[in-house]
Amino acid sequence: MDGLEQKWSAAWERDGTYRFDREAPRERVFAIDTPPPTISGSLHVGHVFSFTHTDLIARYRRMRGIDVFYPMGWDDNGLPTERRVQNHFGVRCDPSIPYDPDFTPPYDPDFTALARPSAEPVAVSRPNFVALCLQLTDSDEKVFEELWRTLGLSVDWSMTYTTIGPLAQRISQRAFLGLLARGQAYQLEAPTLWDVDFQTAVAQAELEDRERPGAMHRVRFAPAGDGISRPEALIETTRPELIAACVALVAHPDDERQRELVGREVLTPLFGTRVPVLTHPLVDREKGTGLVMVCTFGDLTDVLWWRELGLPVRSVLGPDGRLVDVAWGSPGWESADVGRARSAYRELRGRTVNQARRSMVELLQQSGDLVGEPQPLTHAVKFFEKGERPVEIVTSRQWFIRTVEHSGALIARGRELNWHPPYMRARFEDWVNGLSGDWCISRQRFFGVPFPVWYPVDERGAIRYEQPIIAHDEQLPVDPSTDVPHEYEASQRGEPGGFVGDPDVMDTWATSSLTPQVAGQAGEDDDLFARVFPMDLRPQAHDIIRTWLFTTILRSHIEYDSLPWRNAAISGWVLDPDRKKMSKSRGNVVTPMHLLSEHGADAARYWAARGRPGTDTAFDAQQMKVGRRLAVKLLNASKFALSDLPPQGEALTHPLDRAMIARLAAVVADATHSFEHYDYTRALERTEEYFWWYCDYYLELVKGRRYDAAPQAAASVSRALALSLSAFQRLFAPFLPFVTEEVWSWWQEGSVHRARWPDAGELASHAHGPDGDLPGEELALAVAADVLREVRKAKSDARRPMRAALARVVVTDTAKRLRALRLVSDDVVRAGAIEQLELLDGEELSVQVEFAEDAE
RNA sequence: GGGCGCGUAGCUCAGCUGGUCAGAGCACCUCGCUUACACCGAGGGGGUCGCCCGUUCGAGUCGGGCCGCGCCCACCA
Repeated sequence: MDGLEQKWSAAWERDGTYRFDREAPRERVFAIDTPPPTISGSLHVGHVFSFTHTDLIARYRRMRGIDVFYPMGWDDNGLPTERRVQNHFGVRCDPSIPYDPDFTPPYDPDFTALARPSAEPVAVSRPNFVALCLQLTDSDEKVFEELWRTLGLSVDWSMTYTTIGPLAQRISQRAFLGLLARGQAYQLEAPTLWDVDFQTAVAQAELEDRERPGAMHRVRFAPAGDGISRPEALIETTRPELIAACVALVAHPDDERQRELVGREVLTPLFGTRVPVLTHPLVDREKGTGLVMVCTFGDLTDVLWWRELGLPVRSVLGPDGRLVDVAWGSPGWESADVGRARSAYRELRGRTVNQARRSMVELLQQSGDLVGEPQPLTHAVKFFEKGERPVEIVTSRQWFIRTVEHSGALIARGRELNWHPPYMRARFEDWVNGLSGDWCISRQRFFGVPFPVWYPVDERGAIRYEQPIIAHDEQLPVDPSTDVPHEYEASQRGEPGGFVGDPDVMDTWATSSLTPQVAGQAGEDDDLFARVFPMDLRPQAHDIIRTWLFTTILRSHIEYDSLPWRNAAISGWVLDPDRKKMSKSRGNVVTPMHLLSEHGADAARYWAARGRPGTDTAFDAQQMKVGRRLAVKLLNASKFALSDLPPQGEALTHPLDRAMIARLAAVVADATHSFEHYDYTRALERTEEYFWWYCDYYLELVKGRRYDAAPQAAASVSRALALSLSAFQRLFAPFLPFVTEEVWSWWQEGSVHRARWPDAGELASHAHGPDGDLPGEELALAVAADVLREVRKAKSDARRPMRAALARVVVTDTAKRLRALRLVSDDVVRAGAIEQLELLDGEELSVQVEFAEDAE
């Protein structure tokens, strides 16, 4: 077993075994939209798991005579790479710094961060930073490729793409410009989800909830004006630091308790800002006091109320997550007591959200506006999935792709798609139904695909965002921070009457949503694209249905009015043996290379293949040992069957051989049907189950005949062994590509992975000999196996070796089963070392044995 | 709060349209170095199929209701 990975992966590369035929017509192509792994993430045993699943399907289709389009992509774009580069090289990007062609990073890459762990990061220009990103991703990609080759993925390595490469950038930018021309992309100054540490906009799809401790504060709002008798308003909030940003209070329209307040105005505590009390049906009467403070902006509901109730913006939070300076008394910041507002706000200004919250609680306690003590609670807070602090909502200019208006159509697309397993569609529909806004695709980051636009700078130096200067197609890909639009000179950058480049880059999903176009080279090689698109299969894990799967469908729907692929095969996750999700922070990650070298690629693939589509699977080294045993068994069984083979006959003359082949035909039919429905696990189970049975019973039953019997009977065994071995080797080929290729090479021409998938009908025709009585013969095989088992049991009970000879064996069974047994009794006698076999009519099977009094 | 999935031997799981379905592998125990295989082979013990109703001649298998676990989503003030 050892060394097969190196031997055969080199051979496959040399022979182009998995090369895609670019001349293949569309109907003979099976195109796979491979997930480009995030190569800055750590290699994970989950990669082995899900990529094996895809490879199983690819190998099956290829053996069905289909040309499989199976490229590999690397997702090197985006924040994970930036973060890794920062840590790895000890740098941070500062776009205001000019490019330094002689720059060398403070850390020697070969020594990683260990060289100077505590050093301050060095600021570098954007081009230098991007160069470091490219340097690092290049080495990361080599590590991944090495793993994939060792694992035996049957990808065509001549078609590799990256999500940051020129091809992806060109396609991504061209697609963006297409959306812009059709009004499907737009920019807007609007409240945006914002990560204060990365200082970038993030998308709804990149959010996750985390449970965090907090506190509920009951706060009094005084009535505005002089009406002493008017009621005061009580609200409850977890975010008192945003009271300065309060623009309204809202109650449910039917809430009797608030009836007196609604329509009046109240004053914010400390700041004395007049805010109206309004109604909105979304308010939950049961929650808190039934009265909610609306701030610009505390959460997404605030945004909704702000929009629907036509409220003003009063923003206190800066992009760095600190409270900005506010000119109390100026328009929009009117106060009943400007001096008091100023002195209160002085305690908050420049503070982080958490600091400001603590200060605010003290201030409210001093002023008496806090009712009772803050009540500690644990609540879910939204985080950017890669972030450290809760997301905030700040107003900024961002690019969006229209999403919400396509919701209905996207649901319909989801129903058009074949989901494997089918219930995964529910997650997609949940997500589409829950969309709360269009997709924000701009990020205030550096390592990504830039927006291919510039903006004119008018004579007064103002940037005219509403009149973007569009890059010409032949310029793509462009980097507007260094490239110059056609109508301008480089010297005009940033000058009045000149231009500026759009400073942002696209969300990584804005490019990843185009993987079918990138892999198929849309707009670059239209002949290729027409042969592969729409693709056949999108394999991916269930956690990125809302991102990758959703956005890919959206882009394809808008651009081509079609699905990007016909099938989506959803993999589960790998859990650790305690059923916890594996993660670096838990320290429960198993590194895949170690796994492959310890157990072998076939064994690891076996374990992966036992994970059904969509099902989370616990990591289980024991299963890999089982897989290795299966591989070894196939090796040994093949060795037995193929060594010193008597001459093959043309036909299967022996009933036992025919029956075995008939069963095999049924297994082939089952495995084929399962694979057609993406149920590779079932295909493996059925094949494996029958293969062990075949080794334990059939091979034992025919062993004697193969060595000793008359030429014609032996010729039938030879023929049966050749047929069955060939079929087993091909059935196992998708799962155990290395060992099957090895055993195939012993006696066949070419690669097993280019061999034709076994045909159930053809096998069955071998089983129907001229005088074949199929039902009777299949029963014969079953009864023979039963008798053999009973004989073994008797020997085991008597603590005798299996080779111990039996002087006399009496088999009692029904007449029908005995009739069947007679057809094959010669093999049973040899396999059991039986000297005299007697058959006795009875009700059910029972076997009596007498041991021969031999030399023992 | 809504949705989805899962609860079958100590462990990991098969059981497709209801009637040899009570199974497999691992683990455990016993035996056996038999000319494919000791990286092995043969045999064995072990479960009221989460709980309660119902449909049916008959239910792990269908319907309803609970309980537990996991995941996804949510307008979490």
